Amino acid sequence: MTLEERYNPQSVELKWQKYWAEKGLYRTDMDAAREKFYCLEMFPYPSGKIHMGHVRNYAIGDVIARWKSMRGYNVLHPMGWDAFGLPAENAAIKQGVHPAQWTYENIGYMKQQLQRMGLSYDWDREVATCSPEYYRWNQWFFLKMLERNLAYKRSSFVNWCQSCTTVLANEQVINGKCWRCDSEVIQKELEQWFFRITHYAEELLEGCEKLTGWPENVVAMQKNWIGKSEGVEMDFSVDGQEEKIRIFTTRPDTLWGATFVCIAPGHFLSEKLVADKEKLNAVKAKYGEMEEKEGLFTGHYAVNPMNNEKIPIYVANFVLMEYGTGAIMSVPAHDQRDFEFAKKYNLPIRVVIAPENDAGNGRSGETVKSPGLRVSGSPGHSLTEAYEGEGILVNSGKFNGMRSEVAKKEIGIFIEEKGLGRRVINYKLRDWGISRQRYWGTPIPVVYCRKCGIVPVDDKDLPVVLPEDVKFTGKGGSPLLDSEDFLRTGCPRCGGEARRETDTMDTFVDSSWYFLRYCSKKDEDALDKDNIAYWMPVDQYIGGVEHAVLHLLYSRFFTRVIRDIGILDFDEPFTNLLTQGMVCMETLKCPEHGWLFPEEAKDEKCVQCGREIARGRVEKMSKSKKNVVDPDHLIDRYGADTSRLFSLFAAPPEKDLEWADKGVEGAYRFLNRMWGIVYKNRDVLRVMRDRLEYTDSSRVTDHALRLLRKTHQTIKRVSTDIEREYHFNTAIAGLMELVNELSAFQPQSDEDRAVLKHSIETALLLLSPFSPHIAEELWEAMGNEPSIFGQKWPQWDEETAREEEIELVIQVNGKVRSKVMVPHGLADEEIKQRTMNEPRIKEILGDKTIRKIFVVKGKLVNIVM
RNA sequence: GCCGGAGUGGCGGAAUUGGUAGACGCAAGGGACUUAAAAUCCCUCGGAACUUAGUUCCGUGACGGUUCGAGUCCGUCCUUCGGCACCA
Repeated sequence: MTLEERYNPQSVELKWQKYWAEKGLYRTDMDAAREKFYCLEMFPYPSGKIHMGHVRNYAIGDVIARWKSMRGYNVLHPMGWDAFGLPAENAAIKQGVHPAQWTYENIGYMKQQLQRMGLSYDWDREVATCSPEYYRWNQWFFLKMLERNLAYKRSSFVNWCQSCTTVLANEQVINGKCWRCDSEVIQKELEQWFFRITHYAEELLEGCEKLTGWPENVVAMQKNWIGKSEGVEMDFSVDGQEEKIRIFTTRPDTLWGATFVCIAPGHFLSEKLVADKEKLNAVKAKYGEMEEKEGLFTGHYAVNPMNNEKIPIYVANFVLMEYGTGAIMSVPAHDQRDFEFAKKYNLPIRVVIAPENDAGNGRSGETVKSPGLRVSGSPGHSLTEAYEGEGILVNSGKFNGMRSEVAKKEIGIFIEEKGLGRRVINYKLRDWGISRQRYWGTPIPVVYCRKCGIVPVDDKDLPVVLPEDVKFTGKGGSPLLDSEDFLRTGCPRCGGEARRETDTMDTFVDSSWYFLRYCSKKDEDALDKDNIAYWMPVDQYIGGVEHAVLHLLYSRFFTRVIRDIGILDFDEPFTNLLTQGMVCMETLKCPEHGWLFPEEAKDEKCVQCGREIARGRVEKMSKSKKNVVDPDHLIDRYGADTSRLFSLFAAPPEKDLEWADKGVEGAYRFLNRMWGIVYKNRDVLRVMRDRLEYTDSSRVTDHALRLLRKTHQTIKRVSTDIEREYHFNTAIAGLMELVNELSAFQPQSDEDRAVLKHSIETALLLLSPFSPHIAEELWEAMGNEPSIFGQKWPQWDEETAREEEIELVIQVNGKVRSKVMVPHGLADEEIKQRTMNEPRIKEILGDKTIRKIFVVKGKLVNIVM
């Protein structure tokens, strides 16, 4: 074939995309003889177009997949669509398009965009979670979980987004706002379906220890979210009544400092103990508000079982009903919240923990009545805040003098022995509310029968398919409520009339197991055990850190549920996780027109009004701030290879990437140089038949030997940089160095030409995972059979890669004073000798005494005077 | 407040276990080619000083410490970005 003089990314890329598709190069099959590698990128929501975050995410994944494949692994690299969700339904309301049509059109466009990027996906395994073939398995899992009591329905206060008119899970509320539309979330009481994720709380927490291939911050966030705490539960009886208040505390060591008890407004006793319902309702109304602590004295007293002291009972807005027992003992001296409350309501504050260095200074910790907070024994010393640290117990009966860490355990044991309470473990993690009052999701497969109550749909009747003939009015309430055909059904148990559940599932259910679906092809059994056993777990998962809790926690939960159902036999779905940084860009603002797209600014001026623009902070690319680059434009202009290369070169994958148009030009220049080298040498290269035998290097010039050495050094560098933490940016920098040497190289002999050919071919192999099309094109242009991806990853030879001489750095008292070239493997004595013979060093040393000489082999000498 | 990152030239970023700070790229400046421009190629490029072929000093957020030697380890602090936040 003939090679064009000029690099034309468009024609090259389309040519090879077609070739790869026709040959089915990325189709994968199970092969027990080969070691597998499952490389997965988080699948996208089909919003319409891909953005630069996707480009980066998929470029990273593609390099890993192609690289592992060239290293001999049987690589699974699938892609699909997280296709259920609100935007489709909102589009239906606004534009009158059916969500299915809207979604599938978006998928069509985005798929073409991904193909244009030259990604090595096995499209035979593509999934769209909105297809009944997919979501029937959501329903199947639901039924299995119902059987195992892992799915249940209950009434509860839920997070309700008024704009999306649906419920949100705790994980989906961000600073009191909806994670999707950012509008205020209110509390509403509703009947909801839940998944009992708390059943696995301990296991999910313990499993964190096994996540050694995950970023530490993500593991920390998971642990934090599960939020385990150990403490005791014990009953405080209500004075003069039968009732008891069960409290939970992690600080049993402060029990003697409890000066009042608080119960949540929703606590069952609050109604019983408070006579004035109006006042109670006022506190209830303030529940969950963080600005100010509000309380109401019930008029009743509780008895502290440790010292039989009577302490007042309050209803307090800051006490959570959902955590612990909904009631607490308050120790204002040692808990900041209780302290603030005590201050406001003039309650006593009693010190029972003395900071260790203060212990024994006579502070008795006696009760102080006034809110002036004077602690007796230290005149003028008044508490301004609670002391929450560790210390020595005071004023705590027989536990006085004990260290608080010890006392926590001892008092816990004491309480159990006396039958006053028990040691318990609490988690912040709540059950996962999955009901959504929207149309575009998986129907929950149960029916309501007048006789039988809630009845699950039979397995054989799955999937429960979404009806198509529904109206999207946007008036709130699920559109499913209007579909008579859908609603009316028979009871699977008694055959009588029944009504279908109209709630659909949270879309996070869909993404909690999609990685298992990919293990089998479209026409195969969705949960084929052999396929799953072969491919799972995912060896490398790549996605944004925004899913650090939500999706990743749900997936870990689902994996355990499916394990317990008996379909798989491992615990963790993702062995290694890479959370890529955000793609950021500078924001531009016009004083008149507000945020500007990059193309709306020319020469620091707004193209509309000519006013001077302000350059703002570098922020995550977002449509609202208009600091975006359209991947379509980018690929039209530079091609996929350049776009991929730059997004990998500009920063290591886990760090944020600052987009710079000029940087893209640099990547483009580099590929042009590569092209130019092959073009310049095209005739020579095609003639050369085979590679040089390195054993006979006598006729190779020094110049060529250096190139050969550099080539092997580069193989080593690129390989180890990819291997070690996927540092593609330094790998590419290494490749650039090699290409710089290649452009300068002038072959003098046939042997030189053989070296050149070997070196160029190596460069192309090393480049191929990053910029696959150009590598493929130039590989072919050199007279090789396609595809380059059928080739093995090159191996370096240590001997060839080694420098003949090393540059020895000579330091005097730790400062670099000279450098000399020395051969390899000199003995320390010899090195010292040569160092001393350096004129420059002689000059510096003069006749001063040398105290010591440090030699770092192959690198450096430090003379200490 | 708690937990976790990060701070290195004009900029993005290198520096594998404590051993030459600034690889590679961008921008900038100078030169070659060209009628000219673009493209391409070559050179310079942390700061300061001096007796300027070179040499010395300073320099990795700040201040201390350990060490023959610290961007890297330890301590204290500052700034900044994420996450969690009345979870008892």
